Amino acid sequence: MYGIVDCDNCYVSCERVFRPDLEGKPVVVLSNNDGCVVARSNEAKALGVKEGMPYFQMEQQFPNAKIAVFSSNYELYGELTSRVVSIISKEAPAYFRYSIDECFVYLDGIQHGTLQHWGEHLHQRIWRSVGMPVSIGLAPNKTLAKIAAKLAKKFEVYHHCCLIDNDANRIAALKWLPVEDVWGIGRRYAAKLQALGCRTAYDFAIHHKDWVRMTFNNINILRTWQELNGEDVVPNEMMVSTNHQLTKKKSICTSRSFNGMIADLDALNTHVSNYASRCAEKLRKQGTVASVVGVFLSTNPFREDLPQCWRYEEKRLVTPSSSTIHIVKAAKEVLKGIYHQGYLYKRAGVIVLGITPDSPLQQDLFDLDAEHIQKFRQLDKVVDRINKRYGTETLVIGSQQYTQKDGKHVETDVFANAIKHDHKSKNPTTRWSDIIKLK
DNA sequence: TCTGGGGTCCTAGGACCC
DNA sequence: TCTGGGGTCCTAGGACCC
Repeated sequence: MYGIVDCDNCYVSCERVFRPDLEGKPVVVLSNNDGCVVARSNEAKALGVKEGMPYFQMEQQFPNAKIAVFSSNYELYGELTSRVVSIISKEAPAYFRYSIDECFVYLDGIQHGTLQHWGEHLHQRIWRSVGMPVSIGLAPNKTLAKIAAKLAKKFEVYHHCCLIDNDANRIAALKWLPVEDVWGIGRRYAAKLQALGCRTAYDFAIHHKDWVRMTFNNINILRTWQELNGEDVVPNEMMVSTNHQLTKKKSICTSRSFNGMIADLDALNTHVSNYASRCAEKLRKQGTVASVVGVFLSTNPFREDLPQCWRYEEKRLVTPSSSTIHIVKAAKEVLKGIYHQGYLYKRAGVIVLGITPDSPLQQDLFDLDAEHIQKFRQLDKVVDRINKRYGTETLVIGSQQYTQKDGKHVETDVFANAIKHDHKSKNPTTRWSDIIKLK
């Protein structure tokens, strides 16, 4: 049996941990730049606030509703959800952290008859010690477990934990679930299935296997179909008792929308330098180097009155690297190539690819920079230590600094300076954990 | 005025190898 | 008239997830 533990309205619940007065009231959390609604309390959902709705539209549409609004505070959400995972790790034989707010568990070794009790107990323990409400789904495979969790979230009779362990309740669940809500069926497949007459998960599940093969010619949706019918075939991640931090990323992207629009190459350079620097940090943090640095640049697609463009190019590094100086230099070169005057840009990003472990580093015979590699590694090590000790962006390279027209430097808090976060909550846990780390 | 930011995997087709 | 039979690797595009 598998389980999925899913935090209810995760970001909203995190904010409520420190604002218990908001219990029972409509609350939303916004994306970066206070752009879109990314999390809603049940009360906000009941009011009709839609997922992904732009914040300004929400204000227009609900001028009189008293909705509590928070800018996103990812340090806080990371800290609280890690505490949830830490409890799960003590209660489950094995687990896999699937996303910031979801964790799969393996229930080998837990008596079948006690599964419901196990789930309800876990919910209680997480609620009491972290203050995070979770919903738990238990089933013979991960697809059905996800469905069970939806039921647990929706109907109070389950006491936050729903168990699908026989054909009767499996079929009842499938008949209840719209096909577009099945894990693994996205917008495209849902549209196709609906056009073919499948309204619920059940309508899809009762088709013949060969029909699924012929219609989609895709292994993933076939596996989804098999799991709806009770098989356990979706591959498991390295689920042992390990944290997903240990599985290294194969691509890393840092991108932001700007607060306003940018025409000028110098200003774009500063932003791209910061994203590149962040990518290099992420590479070092997981002990890897990258061999390709990509940059993309785009205008604001919502401004149909303005000329539009979307550009992406990448550059291969002669020697794979995680050095801030190397990655930033490469990113700036790519940017220079894709930048065209005459557009108002809204968003940029840096992607690093071709990621490999940093230990047996392949050096190129003709790379003139090769001799600097050891020096740069030492430098990055020191910079990382200082930034960890005194806060991110304590030490940055010159091109990361935002400058004013007269050439004077402005604040070095580069990300905060560039992004609108008008409703950000204080960060009680981060300070506290910093103190612990320093000790 | 204002519209997020990350990731993964699969498939088809082309280049190239013997 | 008729033109083999395997492979691998890379890339672009499309699908999905949170």
